[in-house]
This record gives sequence, C-alpha cells and structure tokens, in this order.
Amino acid sequence: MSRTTFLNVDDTKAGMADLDKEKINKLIQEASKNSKFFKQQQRREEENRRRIEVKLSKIKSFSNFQIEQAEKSADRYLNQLDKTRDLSRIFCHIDMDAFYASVEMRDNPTLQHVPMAVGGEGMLSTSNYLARQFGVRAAMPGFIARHLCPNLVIVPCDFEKYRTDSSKIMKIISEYDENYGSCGLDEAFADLTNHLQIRKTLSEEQRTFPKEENSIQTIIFGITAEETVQEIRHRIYLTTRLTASAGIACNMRLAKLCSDINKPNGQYQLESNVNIILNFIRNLPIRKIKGIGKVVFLS
DNA sequence: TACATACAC
DNA sequence: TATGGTGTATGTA
Repeated sequence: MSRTTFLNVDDTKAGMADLDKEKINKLIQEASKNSKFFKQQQRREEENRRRIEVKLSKIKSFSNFQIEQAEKSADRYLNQLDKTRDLSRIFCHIDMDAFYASVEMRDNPTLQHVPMAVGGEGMLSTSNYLARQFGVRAAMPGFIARHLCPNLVIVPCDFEKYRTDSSKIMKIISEYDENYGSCGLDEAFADLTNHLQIRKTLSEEQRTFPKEENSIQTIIFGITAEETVQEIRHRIYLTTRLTASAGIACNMRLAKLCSDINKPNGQYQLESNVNIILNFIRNLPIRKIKGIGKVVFLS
C-alpha cells in the first residue's frame, strides 16, 4: 500500500495502467486547493526545488579531474560489491492483494462488485481494484476519493480482523522458513533455500493439498521454487479465501520487485543469472527502487 | 548529537 | 470543511 501525494495520482502500482491521469489529477487539485495541507505541500515543493538547484550548480562546478576521481572510486566500490554477489539463495516475497479491502469483500459479498475503500473520511488505507479504476488509492483522504468516485463505499478499518488473517498467513509462510520476516500485515519475505533442499526428500503426499476447501480433488505441487510458491499461495487461499501475489529471486529486494509484476493473484520468478538480473534492473523505473520516493526522484 | 525530512506500510 | 500513525534511515545544523 503506497502513498498518493497531493498533486498527482500515484500510477506506479497495479490497477492504474489505463487511467485518465490528467482528469484525475485535475479533480484532486480541485478538491485540494485552498486547504492548509495543500499550501504546506507547495511550500515544501518550493524548498525542494531550491535544494535541487543548489545541487545542480555544485555539480556544474566540478572539474573533469574531480569527476574522473569520483568515477574511479565508484568503480572500485562496484568491483568490491561484484565479489560479494550471491546468487545461490532463493527468496520469495509474498504480497496480499489489496489486503484490507479483500478481507472486507470476503466478509461482505455485497461489497464485491462496487468500488470500495477501507479507512476513514480523513484517510483511506486501501481500495479495491474497482475503486482504483477511478484513481482511488491508499493514503488518499476519503473526501477527495469521493470527488473521484461519488459511488465509493468506505468501510472502516477493522485491524483486529486483519491481524487474525495475517497471523494465519504468516503461520503458513513460517512452515517454509522459520526465520521469515513480515513487513506490515500484508507482506512477508521468506528464504526458501533450505526448504527447497528438504523438499526434494518430501513425499508426494506431503506436497498434496485439496483443490478447494472440503474437496476430494487435490493438487500435487512439484519441487521447484515456482511450484513451492504456488503451493504457498494456494494454501493461503484455502485458509483465508484471499489471494496473494509473489516474487521469487536471489535476494529480498529483487523478490519484492518481482511480486509486483503479475499482481494481482500472480507470481514472477527472476532467474538467478547475472546478465538477466542486470538487464532486469536496467529496465526498472528508478521510482521502483526502495528509498527513491517522490522527492529523491525529482532530484 | 539532536532535530528534520523522506520513505514505506 | 477536510490529508493518519508508526517505525526506520538519512541528511543537516
């Protein structure tokens, strides 16, 4: 669940590809202007522009010699990092699809075919995919969301309920990596390397799960990382009736990037091959990298 | 070191 | 009419 800032709709997340961004941004501006918040943001933007100017003029003042030295030292550092590169492990990142919204839709089917969001009038936590079509997103105030989507249904947060589902999900993940790490209620990382070794010795029965809850039909999952993650997602669905997306790669950051690719209810594996990985990173929009937000992106 | 800012969920 | 709460990392005085 990411942040939408006051001026522009954040189109970097799933479900926002074909929106009329110009129209949405205009509506957001219309609803925001004259507010204290808006003026505060404008002041900060101005301050940031000034800081970027200072940086640029500093960059211009560097001599060719200084630039060469800096490049050399960067290369030395990169060389060092190259040596520490480890492609031998396999991580996965599990990311629940529109988590709070999905829980509410599961528990109240009348919400399933309407644009809805979870949160308060002051601030929304997340929205379902139908609402995202209107530009309604996490971290957007409810009253602005209503400008974008007058029929929006807003459901209050019920963290107790989300925590219950979350702990069921985390329990499943822990069976694949006892040292898994969670990130909020709807995300987790697991290092599957050890499990994949052990998995080779598991019987077919141990890799078999019912197709549906209480169904006699079953699915047998194979021993690859891809199939292991399918198994995890399937088990999460069996237990919670919620869908998850997942990414598989040789480290956590790459796995996280991969979980976004086939969202919702999909997964993507990045091959552990240096050239493939470098190519993947090269083609990445810079905003997708952890730590690069709106402000750093502009500078 | 303290305080502010940016970022993520 | 109106824009959260919490934690971490990083930059700056």
